[in-house]
Amino acid sequence: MGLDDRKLAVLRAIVEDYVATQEPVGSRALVERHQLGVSPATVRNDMAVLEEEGYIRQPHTSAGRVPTDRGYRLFVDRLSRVKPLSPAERRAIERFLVGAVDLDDVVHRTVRLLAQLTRQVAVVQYPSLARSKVRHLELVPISTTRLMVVMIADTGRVEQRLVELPAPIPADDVTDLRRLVNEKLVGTQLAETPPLVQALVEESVPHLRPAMTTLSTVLLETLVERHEERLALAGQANLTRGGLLDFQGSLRPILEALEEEVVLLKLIGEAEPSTTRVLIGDENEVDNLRAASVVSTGYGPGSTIVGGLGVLGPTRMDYPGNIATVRAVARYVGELLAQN
Amino acid sequence: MGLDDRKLAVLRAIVEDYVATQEPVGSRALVERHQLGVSPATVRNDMAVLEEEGYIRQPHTSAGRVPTDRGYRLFVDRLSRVKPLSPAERRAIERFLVGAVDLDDVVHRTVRLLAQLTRQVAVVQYPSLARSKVRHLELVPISTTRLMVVMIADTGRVEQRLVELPAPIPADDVTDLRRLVNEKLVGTQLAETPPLVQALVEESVPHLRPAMTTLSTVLLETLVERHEERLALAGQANLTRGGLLDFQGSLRPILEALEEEVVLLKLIGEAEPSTTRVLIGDENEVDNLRAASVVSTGYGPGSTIVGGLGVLGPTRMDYPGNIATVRAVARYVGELLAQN
DNA sequence: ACTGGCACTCGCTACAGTCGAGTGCCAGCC
DNA sequence: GGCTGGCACTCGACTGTAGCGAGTGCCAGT
Repeated sequence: MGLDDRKLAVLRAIVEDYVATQEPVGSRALVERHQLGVSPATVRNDMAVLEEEGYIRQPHTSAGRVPTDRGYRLFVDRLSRVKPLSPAERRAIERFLVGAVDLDDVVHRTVRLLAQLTRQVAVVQYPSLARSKVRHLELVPISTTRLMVVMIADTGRVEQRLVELPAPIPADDVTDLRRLVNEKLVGTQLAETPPLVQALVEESVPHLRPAMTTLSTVLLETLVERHEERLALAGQANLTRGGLLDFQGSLRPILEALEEEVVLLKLIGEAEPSTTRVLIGDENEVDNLRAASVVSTGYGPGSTIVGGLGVLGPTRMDYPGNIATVRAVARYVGELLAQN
Repeated sequence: MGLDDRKLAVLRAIVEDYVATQEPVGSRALVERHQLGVSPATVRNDMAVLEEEGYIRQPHTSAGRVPTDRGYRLFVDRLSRVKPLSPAERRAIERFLVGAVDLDDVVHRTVRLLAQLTRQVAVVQYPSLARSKVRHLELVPISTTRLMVVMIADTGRVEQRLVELPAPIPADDVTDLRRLVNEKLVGTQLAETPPLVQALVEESVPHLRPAMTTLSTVLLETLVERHEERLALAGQANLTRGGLLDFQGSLRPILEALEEEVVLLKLIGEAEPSTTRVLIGDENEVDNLRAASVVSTGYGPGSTIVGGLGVLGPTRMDYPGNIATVRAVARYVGELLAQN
């Protein structure tokens, strides 16, 4: 177990070199490129220990060493400092995000930006409805039996849904309905809406009852239960860098996983406040992503978290750099949202 | 130039076998698997002619023949009949699309369905705003200086955008604005809105003028000019079938092209009424897609076209099958929209 | 106009041999 | 005890050669 400082330095050097060159790294190359102050033979002994402990492995005899998932984990936890962003990167972030007119716009720009800066696949979750408050509910009559419900959340998110009413409804009643739902629901957290919606039905005057019932069903269905969470994706072409050496030769499982919104949400959605989460290879619960790593964090105005964002790439990725970028982007997005 | 019936039959056989097996097809295999009624030697002579004319080629001297883009073109134009869908497929389509509650829902289900049936990458364009009419414009006051503009199109599409007003505006004025824009714009084709919006500003009473000006800018910007067109994508994992033999070994360019919305819109958006368009390899103007084929068509309620949909895959694809599927799906979606 | 036969091409596979990067181990040194 | 230089060993990558077989092009014959 005893990993002295030099062994750790060796591991760090291996990870850095391997990430940079994509090739197994040998003892000679190591001492040449890093100031370890010892000979290759010594490094070999250290490597033997590191291998025994499961931090590195040899793809085959007579090859250099490659970090294992466990090795990356140790590297991330104890051996790397978050790389400060270059001024160029900071500028890129600002330039990219300034001028966004819309939540949609913000999300799209963000995901593209992340993909571009990290050269990985980027994922951005829209502000979670569950964590949003209702700012306004608008009912727009489309015909006498059809209503468009538009919900505007305080995060800027807008959801709409068509409602088919059981019977024609006069304009005045629509006004009443609008007033009622707004009185009750504006300002409430969406996660706690269900009982309130229920109450709305029960308290409503008889002639509004049928319409309100339908309306409440739709509200519950669409806004709370169903495709509640959305996300944006970019940079899938980045998966092909590294010439199929990453991902053990097949992009298939990765691409499949990326099409499953549920999977992605799990990956980046479970953000604890102000932590950056790093999932390395096997730590990932999704089988298809066993060859991939994910760096994610939460974002939101101020210190609250309304959604997650992150990047996905090969386990052989630049963790310090990506962590820094993900954090920085999340912070900027948060500021942007706060201005609203 | 003279391609007699048998030569055409040989070409058809080559295309069919190659699509099925993914391997260059030789003269012996051909006569064994098809009732051509002649010997391999004769087929060879025919092949020589077909090669000279540029319909097939040999990957290398002692290999079988493979269709060229030109060969596929001839096959699609003259040698194949559209395959009728199997009852199972029809049922799949119906089952998949029934129960869609929303335009978003319809589009998402459609794109997944297409990807699943054809086992290719599927693209569905949202009903084009340019081809939609305004059904309703809603202005929702968010604060005294902020307005949410919601536009509902007759195709079911809903777009919204936040407007920052130059000065606070009283609730009554919002009502006036709402009335004005609706009076002028409801029922008009979006493509022809700009002059009308212009007129709105000029005709409006002085105290509404500033607000109306800002509003009109946003209307023009967002609803007409900018990200006007949206689309949905699915089935990218299907690109990895055929083990990298298709696409000459690199998915890179394809994935890149798929991230460019503009490119995709060009591909599937330029739909002429009721035609199914097939673009084969080189015919494609996008360099990145020189190794791919696209089958696309327009869809819409009744005989009008409001958007395009299609699939993208290797030139070596099942054209008759995919054409049939794309058409069928487009027809079903059209019917679905017509019910609105 | 079609066919059978035949020589030829050339990619694929297997096999052997060489090279070299990299290791593990050991004896010696500080 | 920890570090080092030296050395034998392993094994993948690469090269060259040879045999095979699928497939072709051509030609003479029907």
